[in-house]
Amino acid sequence: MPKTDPAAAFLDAGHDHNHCLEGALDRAAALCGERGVRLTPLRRRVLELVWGGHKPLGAYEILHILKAERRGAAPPTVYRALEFLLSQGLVHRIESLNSFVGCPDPAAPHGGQFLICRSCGSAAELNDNGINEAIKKSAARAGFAVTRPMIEVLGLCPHCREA
Amino acid sequence: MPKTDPAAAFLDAGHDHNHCLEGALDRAAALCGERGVRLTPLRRRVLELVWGGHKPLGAYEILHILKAERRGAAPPTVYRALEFLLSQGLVHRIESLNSFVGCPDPAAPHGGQFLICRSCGSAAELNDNGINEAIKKSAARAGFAVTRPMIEVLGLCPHCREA
DNA sequence: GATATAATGTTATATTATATCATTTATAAA
DNA sequence: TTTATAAATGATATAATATAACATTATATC
Repeated sequence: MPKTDPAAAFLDAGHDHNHCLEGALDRAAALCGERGVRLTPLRRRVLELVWGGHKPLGAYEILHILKAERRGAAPPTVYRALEFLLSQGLVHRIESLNSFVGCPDPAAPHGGQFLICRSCGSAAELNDNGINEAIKKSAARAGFAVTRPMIEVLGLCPHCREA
Repeated sequence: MPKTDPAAAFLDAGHDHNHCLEGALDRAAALCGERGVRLTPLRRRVLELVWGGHKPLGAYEILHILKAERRGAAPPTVYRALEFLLSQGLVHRIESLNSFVGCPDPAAPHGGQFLICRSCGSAAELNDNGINEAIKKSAARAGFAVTRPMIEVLGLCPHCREA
């Protein structure tokens, strides 16, 4: 029985990604509806591409795909769509990779916590309150008021450890 | 009595930065000596510039300064020096800012933990074991083997909170 | 339908980073 | 103390990532 829960850390290679993707797109549409913002076809398409896998995608990788399907796609085409998706919490930016990945839980705003596999490049989002608490505590000790914590952990995912 | 300990989180505006800087340079020289690697004048100068403040510096900011003092300084001049300094743990790269900051504790290899002030731009390095443990624990639960954890926390430093 | 606003198209350029090959400087061997 | 070797730097070009600015088109509101 394959895992299909997008919140699970690292998914089986054979997980039902179509389900995963459709779920993400449906949630995005619903959320944008509630919020009165427009998930236009372009934005939806970029979101779809970012959700194409669980591997973060660079802006120019997205652009390369878009160019094949839209006449005159250019960097701003992609960056503007990404800006919207980021502002709605639908995607996260992975700073250490200059790339973007879909957020499995866009309804609740949160800083990113990622486990990034240095072998296969896949990234899994965590939402571990223990980490957030440890950070807040340490920051408070320094008199620092946290706005947005960012955690990007490089390592080996379960699949690549075995291999 | 101003703080002069470079390991302290956010230093007083009036802390003795010359002392701070000289300490860092001395430690760097000693460490490179022990390790049999060469802290050349160029590398030392770049380290000095990065330690010029507690505010992360971009590669092209460094280059701008170098150009005024070395004929023909170019991007590789800076990036190669930074690469060396990074490899020796003498500086860290702040991914979310594309910039570089001196490491107060270069002897012990460690991933970076930074508190970054969104008002004044200063960055303070932490080395909080609680955070590392929380990350390792959460990663282990996902079957993920940590290579290098990276934490960059955006917020307000004590001085900017007051103001 | 007219108007205002938001989104996208288009072109240009800024910013960050690396590749490549030539030259110089430092280390080590003879 | 040359000579060979390796390491570091100089120099030029270009790749990769990101934004600015203005024109046009689509959508929402009146």
